[in-house]
Parts: sequence; structure tokens; C-alpha cells
Amino acid sequence: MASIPLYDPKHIEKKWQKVWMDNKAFAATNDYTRPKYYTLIEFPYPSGAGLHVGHPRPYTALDIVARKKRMEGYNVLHPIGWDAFGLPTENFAIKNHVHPAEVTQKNIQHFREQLQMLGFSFDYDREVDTTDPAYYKWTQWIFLQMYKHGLAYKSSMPVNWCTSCKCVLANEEVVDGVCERCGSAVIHKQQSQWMLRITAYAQKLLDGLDTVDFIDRVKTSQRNWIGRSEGAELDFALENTDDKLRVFTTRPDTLFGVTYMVVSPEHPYLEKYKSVITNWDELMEYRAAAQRKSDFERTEINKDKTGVEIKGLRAVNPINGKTIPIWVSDYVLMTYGTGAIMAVPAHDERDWDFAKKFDLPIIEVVGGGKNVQEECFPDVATGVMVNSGFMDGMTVAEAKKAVIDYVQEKGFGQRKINYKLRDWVFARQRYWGEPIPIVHCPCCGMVPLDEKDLPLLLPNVKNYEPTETGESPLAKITDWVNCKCPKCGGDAKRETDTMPQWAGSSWYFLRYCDPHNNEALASPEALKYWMNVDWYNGGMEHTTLHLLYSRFWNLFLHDIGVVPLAEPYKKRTSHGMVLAYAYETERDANGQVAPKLDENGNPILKLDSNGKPIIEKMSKSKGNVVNPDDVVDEIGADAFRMYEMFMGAFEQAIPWSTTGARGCRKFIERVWRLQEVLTPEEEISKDLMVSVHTTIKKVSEDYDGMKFNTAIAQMMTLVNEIVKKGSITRGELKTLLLLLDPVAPHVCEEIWELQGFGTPIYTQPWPKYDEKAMVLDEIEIAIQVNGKIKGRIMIPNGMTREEAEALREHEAVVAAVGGKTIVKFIFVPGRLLNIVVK
RNA sequence: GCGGGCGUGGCGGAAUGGCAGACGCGCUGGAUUUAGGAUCCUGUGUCGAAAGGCGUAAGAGUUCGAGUCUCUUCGUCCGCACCA
Repeated sequence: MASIPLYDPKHIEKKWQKVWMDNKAFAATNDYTRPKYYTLIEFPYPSGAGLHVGHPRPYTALDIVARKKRMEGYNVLHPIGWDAFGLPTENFAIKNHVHPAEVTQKNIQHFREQLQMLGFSFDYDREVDTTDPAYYKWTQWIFLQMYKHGLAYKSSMPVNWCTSCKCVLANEEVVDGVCERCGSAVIHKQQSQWMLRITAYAQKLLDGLDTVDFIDRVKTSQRNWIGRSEGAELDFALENTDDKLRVFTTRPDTLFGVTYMVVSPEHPYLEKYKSVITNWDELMEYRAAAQRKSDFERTEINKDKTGVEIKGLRAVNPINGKTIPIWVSDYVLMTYGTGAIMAVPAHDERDWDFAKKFDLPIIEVVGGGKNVQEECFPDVATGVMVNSGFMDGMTVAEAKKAVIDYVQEKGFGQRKINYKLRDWVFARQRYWGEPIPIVHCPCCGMVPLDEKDLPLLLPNVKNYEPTETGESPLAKITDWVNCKCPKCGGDAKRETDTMPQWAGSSWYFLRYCDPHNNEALASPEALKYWMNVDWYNGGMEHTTLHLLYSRFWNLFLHDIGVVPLAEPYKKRTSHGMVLAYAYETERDANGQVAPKLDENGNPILKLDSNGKPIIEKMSKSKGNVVNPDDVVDEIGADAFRMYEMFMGAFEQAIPWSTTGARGCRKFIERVWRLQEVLTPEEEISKDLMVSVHTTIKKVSEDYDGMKFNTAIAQMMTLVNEIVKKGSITRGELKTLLLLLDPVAPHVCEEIWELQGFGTPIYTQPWPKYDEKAMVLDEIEIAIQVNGKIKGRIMIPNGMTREEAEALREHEAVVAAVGGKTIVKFIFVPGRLLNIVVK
């Protein structure tokens, strides 16, 4: 038995990381003639806390894909970068009196070291950093293009204002009425804001989804977010005026059932018709109350409707000339449709609730056998029109079509498509972001900076604390704010808002193609070759915002001819979060929350009322955070990577188990010790032929299909078989190492070198399997009688249905049938035999 | 309320409509060991002494055959939430 050194991951992992780095082993080449493959992970925000065990899960997954693709001969782009602008860094900097740029660089350094410790095959020569002026020059450039194309504009509007961050938030950043980041109350505030007209791309963003390979739940949530709905806009005359009140409805078929109108408290007609309104004070009181409410309160009370009738102003239903009252209620939103609705209480739940509360009439127009005075009937599938003049007797679908034709002909409405998607609030009143390259000139108005003057650098100053007024901290830096107008040369002031963090991450995948280019965001050749991203993996939490924003930017850049393809990502997958078992906690000597230990020093699990362990998100305050540094220290980076992939299905959220992770270390040691039983043959032995080829096939397919856990299980099965057999040939070991390398690259390289298998694995081709080598001579099939397993027999492999007829005489089959009459004889080749008897 | 997902051993989880529980953790018993949180071997869904039953949240259905497909119910997680 050969004597081999002890497995020492600390030593060999450092060693191979250096070899890869020194040789630039994973650098993408600019040889545009080779087939390419672009793998992308969401670049991290380099927080002060460093990596936690959640980060490496998607990183390892795409590292496996990248390593395999390289071995298959692809020119692989597998880049990494830093999404480094953002509030936590700025807040940390303010608190500790250091410059955010300094904090950022320190955090990046820490992140980079941790990633390198895990042996990821990133191309570190292509790192991007969103806070690098050479990078944000192009973020600003893209903004200018949008400005020139009318997609960036300034508008005064109610914004979400975080009272603690002192900053405007996008709708998407307000969760349950509080700031997504800090949890403080969010109020509405009127402010002039930079906006991006993403709504102009609503339909393109929707259509594009049909052309890409995203997992379904990602597509679904994008579709829901865009929220397309088809209907009609209808004009209701205002009594005693020449004016019309325009509404949007998806149910024009119910027009005869309209018994009142509702407008949002912010509707401009309130001001416009102040003179004829007789209960103005009451209305204003209601509006003020509605505006004081946060979004959260508005939704909290959504069961109990409130409202005030506008006295002195009535509307006329254009289809029957009936005069109906107009109400104001905050269940109608100014930000969707026209800010006004026609209310059909018989067939809309919300209208029904409102009508019941204020005792408004309810008219049935879709017959459904229900008494609409007692219960709302919103069903569109089964009803037939009633009380609706020319539509009577039609189905809802027929009536919709007929009524739209009718109103278009009469000129009081037309078909209309609405989207829930709103324009994107694209400004933050904070320091640590990209300056917006616009100058405000008293003569010329808003003037964009000349492109040759980019990047517009963030001023390097000591004070960047948020102001109480809600102005950006940049507003106080007069040296920087005061400038000359690029157009007329007169005195002007710079825009002092900065861009939101989403900006830099909306195009970083383009920069990776050509990260050092100073003439363009990337060269057309590089973009043509590398785009689009073949496989993008990221968290479910980014499926609405980041994914939508970055698709929008790419679509826009495509439209202006900068990037070659409309959709940036060919395939998008999502990983499950790494969770934690909940532990009983206490404060340790340092006052930190730490798990309480039992007498054996093991943490005590927290159980629910059924005695099941509680699983929760990892967080510092719960004392359940697992630090990758500690895990790597104990079991090594290879075992760590392997456990990240083996712990469960990749898309599913899984709690981290320390003992489970140790199992992967055990497996790697088993592989290591195979060297002790290595025999000199270069071939794969006959008795392992089927298993080895089956494993190559299974592992290859499973890596491609994101089924990393079963790929690893298959390799474990093979190793178990080899250990049982007691020997392994060089050929078998080579194959195993090649398959295992993407998951556990350090140990595979080390064994490969120790056994003199040749140049490093990262230069080796991916193993191929031979279907013919996977065929057994004889196989076992099951015998079922009426679907119940009765026994098993060995039959020659490849037996056809005709040949199987002979099995009727087989001893085991006769015994299983037991003299009963055979009704049906079903032979499934390679699987089983099912006999139906009576 | 709407949309999406998921319910399989003590645990994480495997199973193109075809032998449920692969693989791992944990636990059993044993071997080796001064020792073990090392290594190796054994066993490990459940009832049963065995033969043999029964088992994939519950119920129905389709099928020669259902964890897998259809319907109903329950539970659970996630997203959206007055979007007209």
C-alpha cells in the first residue's frame, strides 16, 4: 500500500490559489474566434461585515459551470466586481469619521481576500468597481443618453421620504410602509425629482420575457410588476360644464351598471371646480387626512372604506344620460390610470363595499343568479348581460368588444392599455453615489454636461452628512456646486442629487466585456462577442428591481445602437437562501449574542410547539450567523464549497448544518485516501466501466441542470463502490478528479500533481462518456401483479416486448401469477413486468 | 384578497408516470484504538416473531401502474396588495 501525505487543506489550498493567480489561469482571452461562454453572478455590495455563508452558494454554482465550460473548450468570461456605492458605507463613514471611499476600498480588499480563500475562478483582471470614476464616467454617460432621448426628466411629485435616512426612496424600496433599509417610517413629500421613464419600455420589457430562458417564477414576478391590463378609457361629461371626467376601466361592459364616480383626493378637478363645490372645507379636510396617512396606514384600513361626496358637481353616464354623484375616496389612486373611476358596485368588490357603506344604489348588469344587493358578483366567465340595452344577452367578453366599438364610434372613449409600472425615481439626496451630470443655468435651464467633461467627479470633502432640509449634502459644497454653464458660459449651479445604487448595477455586465476601455463603455467588438450573458444567477430578492432596471438600460442602449442585443441575459436562475437553525441564545462575555451551549458544548436548538427545529434567517441579533472563515478553517475551502452545493436543491432555501458540512470533509478525505489503493493501470477496469461512464454522464448533465446536489451524490456513490472494491486504477482516478474538480478544485489539482497525471487539471479536457460502455449484460426487473411488486428476476439487457412473451413461462412469473387468469401482460423494457390477473 | 411555490424517514433531501426513501447527517451495534468529535464494518420508514401487510399532508379521480397527472380540502412559505 502506497504511503501518502496527510490531507492538509490549509497548505494545498493556498498553494493552488497562488498557482492559478500567477498563471492567470482563468483569464478570459480576447480571441474572438473561439466559442464563448459568459457566466455572471450578482456582484456583491462590499459591506463591512464581510462574506456570510449565503454569498458563496451562487458563486460556487457558477464557478462549477465556468470551470466545466473551460474544460469543454469555451473561452469563459467569469468576472467579479463591486457594487460599492450605497448608504451603509456612507453611514458607517459618517459615524466613524472616515471617507466612504476609504471604507469602500477596505471592504473590497476584505471581500476579495475571502473570495480568493474559496478558490473561485474569477478573472480578477476584469474587476469593476462602481465607485471608480473610470467606471461611473460611463454610468453618467448612459444617463446623458437617456436625458437626450427624453427618458430622464425632472418632475415635482409626491415622493417617499425616509425620515431616518433623510432620503427619497423608490416605490420598490418601501416595504410595508417603512424604509426597506432602516425600517423607519416613510412619509410622502412633494419634491422635484429626477425620474427615468421606464414606463416607456413597459411593453418591451414584457415582450422580451418571451424570448429569454428565465425560470418561471422570475418571469411571473416581472410580469406582475409590470402589471399590464387591457380596458378602455371613457369620458363622463360633467354636468353644467363642457368638461369631461376621464376614467380607466377594465370592465367597460358594465357601463350601464355605473351608479357613481370616485376620484382620488389629489384629483386636479377638485381645484378646478372649487367654485361650484359646496362642501369644499369637508373635502379639504378629507384630503389632508388622506395625505397624512402613510402608504402603510392606507393599506391597513383597506377593509373599511372612507370617502366624501363632492356636492355641487355631478357626472353624466354617456351610455344612458343618467346623472350620477361624484365621490372622493383614497381607495382611488392618483398614480394609476386617470385617478378617477366609474363605480360599478354590483360587479366590483371595492365599489360594492363603498356603496354599502354610503348607501349608494347597486344595479345588476351581469346576471349570475346572485342577488347583487346581498353579494358582489365580479365573475366575468359565466355571467350574461342584463339591464344593458343593446348588450343584453351577450357574454361579458362579447359585451366588452361591443361596447368599446360603440363608444369609439360615438367618440366618448377608446381602447386603452395600462401598466402598474411607474417611472423610476432616480435621485438620492446623499453623498456616496454618482453625481448627476446636469447643470442648472438661470438662462438656459437644465443643461447636460458635455460628454468630454465626464466623469463628473464627486468632490473630495470632509463633510457629507445629510441635511435636515432634504437637500443633498453636495448642496453645501459651494466650490463644487457653483460652475459655468456649458452652453452660455454664465454662472450656473450643478445638480446636487446623486444617482441611486441601482445605477451602477444596471449595466456592469456590459463593462466586464471590456473593463479598461476609456473610449466607450465597452468596444462594439467586445460587446458583440461576449453579449449576452449566457447564464446569470442571483437572488429572488432582485427579480423585480435590479433585473427590470438592468433589462431596461440594456434595451435602451440597444435602441440607440450601443449594444448588439435587446435582452442582456439569455438565462436567469435563482438560488435559495442559506438559513440557520434557531438556537437558544445568551450574551457572551463580550456582550455579543451567542448560542447557549449544553453540557457537551453543543448549541441548544430552539424548537417549536411540535418539537420541530425552528429555521430562520441568519442575523447578528439572533446569534446564528455562520462565518465562512471559521468553516474554511475547520474543514477547508473544498469541503465548504462542496457542502454549499450538496446541502440541498440549489433553488431552495436550506438551513446550514455544521455536521452536514463535516460529512463533505469526510468525503474529500475518502477521495484523498484512494491514492493508497491506486494501481498502475491507465485504463478503466471492466468491473467499474458501467459505473464510471454512468457517473460521467450524470455529473455532466447535473452540473448543466443546476442539480449540484445529485451530481455530488453520484460521485459519492462511485467512491463508495471503489472503496468496497478496494482498488482504483489511474484511469479511474483521473476521471473522478476531472469530474470533482469544479466543486473541489484544490484537492483535485493536488492529487493530480502528486500522481504525476500531467499538466494542471484546469488545462485538461472534460471527460466524455460512452453510452455503449454503460450497458450491462443482464439487468434486474421487477415483477408486479396488478401493480404490486411480487418479485424480481434477472433478464438479458435489451429484451424486447416480443422476447418478453417467453417470460410467461418463467418460474418466478408463474409463481407470482399463482394460477389466476392473465388479463393483460405489460412489459416495460428495462423496467418491469406488470401482469393484470383476475 | 390576488399571484407563485412547497408538503416524502429523526434531519437535509433523491426518484423521464414504472422497484419510494439514492446520497449525506444523526442514531444502533461491532472492529481497531491509550484515547476519539479519527477510521472501517453493520443496521436504520412503519406494523409484525415471521410470512406478509401498510406507507409520499387528507380525500376523490385518470391509469395495467400515481410521490409524480386532474379535481377538492387542509397546512405552510414567498411575492404583490384598494392597480379600477
